Amino acid sequence: MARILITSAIPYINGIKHLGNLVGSQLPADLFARFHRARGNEVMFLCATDEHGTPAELAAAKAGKPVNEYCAEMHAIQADIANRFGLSFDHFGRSSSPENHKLTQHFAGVLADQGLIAEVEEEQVYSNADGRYLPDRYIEGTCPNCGYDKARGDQCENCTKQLDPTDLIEPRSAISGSTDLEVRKTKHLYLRQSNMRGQLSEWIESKGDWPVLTTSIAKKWLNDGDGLQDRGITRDLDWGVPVKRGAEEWPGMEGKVFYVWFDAPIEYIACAQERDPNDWERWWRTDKGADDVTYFQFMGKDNVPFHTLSFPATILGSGEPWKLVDYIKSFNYLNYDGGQFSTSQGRGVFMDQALEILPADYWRWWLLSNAPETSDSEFTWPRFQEGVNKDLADVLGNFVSRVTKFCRSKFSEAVPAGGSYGAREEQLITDLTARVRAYETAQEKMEVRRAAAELRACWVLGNEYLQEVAPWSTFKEDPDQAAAQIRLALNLIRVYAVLSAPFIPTAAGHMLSGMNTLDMSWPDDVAQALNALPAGHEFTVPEVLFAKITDDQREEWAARFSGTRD
RNA sequence: GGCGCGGUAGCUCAGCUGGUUAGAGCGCUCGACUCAUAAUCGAGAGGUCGGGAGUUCAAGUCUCCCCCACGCCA
Repeated sequence: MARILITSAIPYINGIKHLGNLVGSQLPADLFARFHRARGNEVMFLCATDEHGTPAELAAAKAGKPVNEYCAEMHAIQADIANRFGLSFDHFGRSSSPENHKLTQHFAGVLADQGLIAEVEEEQVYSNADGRYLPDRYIEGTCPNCGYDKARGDQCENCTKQLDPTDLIEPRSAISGSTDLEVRKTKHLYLRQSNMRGQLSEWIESKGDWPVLTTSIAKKWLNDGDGLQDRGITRDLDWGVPVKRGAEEWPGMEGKVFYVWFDAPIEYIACAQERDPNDWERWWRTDKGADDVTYFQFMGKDNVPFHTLSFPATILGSGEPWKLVDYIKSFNYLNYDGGQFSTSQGRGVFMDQALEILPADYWRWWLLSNAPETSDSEFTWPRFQEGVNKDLADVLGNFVSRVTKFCRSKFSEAVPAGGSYGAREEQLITDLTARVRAYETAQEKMEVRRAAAELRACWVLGNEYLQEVAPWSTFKEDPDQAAAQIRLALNLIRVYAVLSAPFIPTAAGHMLSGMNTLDMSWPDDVAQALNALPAGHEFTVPEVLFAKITDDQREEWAARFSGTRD
C-alpha cells in the first residue's frame, strides 16, 4: 500500500473562489486523492485557507469586522462550500493557526542559523491617517510619465510604466485617500534564495517527468536576468505571524509579521499538525516515517514559483529532514466566455453560485474533463451544456436507466438468473479491461483530461454491448439469454460507479445505493468484478441520475452570469 | 521589449525520444434499433497539421526566420 501526501494550493481568505481557482488546484487534487483511496492506498489530502496579509485586513475593514473574526467566518464559508463540492480534504486548516505560527517562526529561526536570512534596511511609505505602512499597490497618485491620475505605486495601469511609490506626483493612500504620507526607514528580513540557486537548480533539473509548465516557470526564475533573487519575508503589518527567531524575540523586528508567501506553504505542514498533533510526523518528517511517502502538489501556474523555489528553499535551507515535494502538477488558466475569471471584478461563476444552479457532479465532470492542462481553456455555457448532457445524461445516466428499467419491466427489480456468458461477453471483458487499465494509468500520471476520456470510453462500451446484443430482441425468443445479458449490464453499473466515483462521487453513490450494494472494490479483475452482483440480488431503479440542461436554463444562466457579481 | 505556452478537421483538443493511408469527442449527413433521460449503436463527409526556408532516405514531430493569440515579467 503506497502512502500518498497531497496538497492543494491554499485559497486566499478574502472571498469565495471561482471555478477557475477550483479547477486549477483543489478539484484535480481531490480527483487524485479519491482515486488513490479507491485503490486502497493511504492518502493524506490537505488544504487550508491563506489568511494573512493586507487584502484580508482591508476586506475585514470593509465588512466592518475585526480581521480575526472575518477570517474565521470566511474560513467556515469556504469549508462549507468545499464540502458541498465534494472536496475530500482530510483536513482543511487555517494559515492563522497557532501551529502555523509556531512552525513559521521555527523555520525562520533555523534558516537564520544556517545563514540564509539577511536583515535589510529599506524605505517604505507610511500613512499617518491610516496608521500603517502601505504596500506599493495601495498608494495612488498621478503618473509622472503619462499624467494618469490613478496610477498605482507599483505600476501605472494607463501607460504600464513600472513605478516606485516615490515617483508618484501627489501620492495618496488608496485606502483612505489621505495625502499625509511619509517615507520611513524600516528593517526587513530577506530569504537568501540566491545562495541556494545551485541546489535548487540541480533539484529542478532532476525532475524530468514534471509538467513542462512547472519546470519552465521554475527555470525562468532561476536563470532570468541576474538569477534567483532574494525575497523579503517580513512586512510591517498587524495581521500575520509575529516575527520571532524560533521561540526567541528577534531584536529590531518588533511589531512586524512574516509575509504571507513565507507562512502560507508552511501551513501545508502545520495543517497536518492541526488535524492530529500526534500523527503528522510520519507524513512530514523523513526521519520519523515519511521516507516512504510520495508527495504531490497541485496548483495554478501563478503559484509555481513559490512551490518550485521559495518553499523548497525553506525546506532544504533548514537542513532538517522535512519531506520535500516529489511531483508538482500545475495548471493553466480557465477563462470565462471570452475573458478571464476575476475575483476582484466578480467576473464568472463562483463556487457558491455554481452549486445554486446545479449539483456538484455536473461541475466536477465538466471542469475536470476540460481541465487546462496543456494550455488555457475556456468555459462557455453552450460547451458546458453540450458536455454535461452528452457525457453524463446520455452516455452514463441513460445507460443506467435503460438497463434498470428494462430489467424491471421484463423481469423484476432483482438481478435475473439464467443463461450464460459467451463470446460477446468475453469481448466486452477484454475491451473493458483495456480501458480500465488505461484509465488507471492516466489517473496515476495525473493526466486529468485523458482520465476523463478513458472513463467515458468505459461507459460507451456498455452502450455498444447493449446495442449489439439487444436484450429487448433476445428476450422474445430466449429470455434466459436476455437475463444473462442484463445481469452483466447491471453489474456494469456497479463497476461504473466505482470507476466514476473520483469524478462524480454523489452520482456514484446513487448508483451504488440503487444497486443496493456497498461493494466498492476496484475492478482489478474485470471478469470477477462483473459477477459481484449475483442472480437474485435485489435493486431499485434509481431516479434519473442527471437531468439534462435545457436551452432555456442555459440562456437564463448565461444572462445571469454575463455581468459581474454584486 | 524579454521570456513562456500555444496556433492540427466547423468547434474543443490528443498526437512520447522524427517513420506505413494524421486521431478522439462534439457538431453535421446517412443508416440501424426502439430497452432508455427524443437517449443508443453503426457508417460517412470534413484537415496542403499558422506561413516560409532548412536538416534528413523520411517532419505535425528537429533547426532558423516570420505572423497570430494568450500569459508572465521588466
